[in-house]
Amino acid sequence: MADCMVFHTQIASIMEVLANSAVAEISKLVDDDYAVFRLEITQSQKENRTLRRKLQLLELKVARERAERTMRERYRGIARGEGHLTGGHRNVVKPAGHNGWRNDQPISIDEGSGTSTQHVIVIESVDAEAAGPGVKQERSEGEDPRHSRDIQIEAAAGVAPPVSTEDLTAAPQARTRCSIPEVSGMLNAALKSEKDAETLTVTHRLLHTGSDHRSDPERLVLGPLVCPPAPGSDYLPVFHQSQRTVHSRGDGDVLDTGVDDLSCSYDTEMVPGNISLGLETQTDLSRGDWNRYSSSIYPEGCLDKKGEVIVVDEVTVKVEGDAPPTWNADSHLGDGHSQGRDFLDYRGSLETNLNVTTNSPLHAFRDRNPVSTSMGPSDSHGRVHFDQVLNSNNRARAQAQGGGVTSGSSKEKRFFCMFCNKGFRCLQKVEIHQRVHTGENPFSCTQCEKRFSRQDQLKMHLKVHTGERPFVCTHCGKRFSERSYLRIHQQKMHAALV
DNA sequence: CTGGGGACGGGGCCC
DNA sequence: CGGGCCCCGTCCCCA
Repeated sequence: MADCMVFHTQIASIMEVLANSAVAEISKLVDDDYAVFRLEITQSQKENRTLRRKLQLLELKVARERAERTMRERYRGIARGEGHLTGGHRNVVKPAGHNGWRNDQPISIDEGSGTSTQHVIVIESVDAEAAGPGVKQERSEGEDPRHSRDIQIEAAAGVAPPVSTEDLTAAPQARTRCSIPEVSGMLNAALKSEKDAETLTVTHRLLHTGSDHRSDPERLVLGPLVCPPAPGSDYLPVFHQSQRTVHSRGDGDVLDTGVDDLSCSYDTEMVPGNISLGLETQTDLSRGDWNRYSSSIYPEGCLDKKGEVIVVDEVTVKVEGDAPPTWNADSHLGDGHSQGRDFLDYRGSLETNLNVTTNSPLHAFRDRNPVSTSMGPSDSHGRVHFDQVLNSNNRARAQAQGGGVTSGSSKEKRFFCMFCNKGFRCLQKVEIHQRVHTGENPFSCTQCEKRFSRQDQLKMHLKVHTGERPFVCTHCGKRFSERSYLRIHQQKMHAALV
């Protein structure tokens, strides 16, 4: 019996040893395989990045060539005094002499091909003195910590205009300055940093206008320009984006910064009677656009900003100005009619408010987990939603400032669009609303290339593809995809019967 | 000119 | 309070 027990004990110990060894072996195999897979994944990611960079470089080259060509053509046109109309704009007519923009000539780049472009257009702001009393040169003296980043805008009131240095095409007009971004260099820098420390330096170029933007018509009278605009002269608000560092994601994949894919076309064609600012912010996330003129909400009283840096490619232009980069409540956009049918309207509004200065909303960002659902924002490549970041930051900031955002009743509109000052009760609402201004359309249709700023809009749009028409007219049997269509239809039928 | 359809923005409700 | 969803109104395009 004792022998039997000993035998069993020995068997058990042997089994245990065998089991342990098996586990160890399996673990080793798993570890080895994991290491191999990890290596392969890493290599694949590196290859992807390399290819992406090459693609971006190519796109940048194309964009730059196009920009140069466009600018040359434009200047030719201007030299000939040709008007250049880029399609009608329905809501703004700007008197010929009322030029609030600096008369630098913008660069118009066709984004139709979807190639990445970087447009850096520096528009010199009107001299304060020349602007006359109608132009209010405001500037907050206190530095808003929100804008203490390396973003500085300046309305050049008597200050040397922002110098967009490199690749400056000689402009035929005095005080006309155009800058085609030296994208390649910037990209290289970015790539280098990316390689070095998995960090990507991104230069955002969102050109901001440089001065006051009141809609007051008096403000539009900015005094004589040094160079009167030709009929086809172009004026452009100088947006800018700031340089920022993007850290790689934890999975080893670097954020697709789209550093070269700033498909922002700041095409401004300002023609008296037919104004199209052409400020296209194509936030094609799928192409890695970083030029999203992202916005931020702000609690009241946080509009001031001082000293921004206009980043012109690798050239950071720091200008000192007096105009506050603020969207004022009484601006054109703030009249509660920011219906903003599309961004063109916004452009028009910008043009109406010739002295527009915007807050640079690109303050910070965070990485964000990709959303892979078709209904989700199409930032499935790790793009960044600046607006959300900004809003988050602003909210935190506001709270830190004494609960400005959080105070008040729930019915109170405590979140304000930084573009039009429109108030919203909910943070998300203002985030969505600001897409009206930013042009951000994070929701893309999987059936077509259409993009939408809101998920429900995409959902509604999908009915076009699915043919879903759940709303049926009880009288004629007609089917409609939306209830409002049915209602309108029934109203008309009722009116016809009556 | 009219109606249908699509797009889009705001507001409200519900969870 | 935020997110999702829905409704509504409006504008625009097109047949």
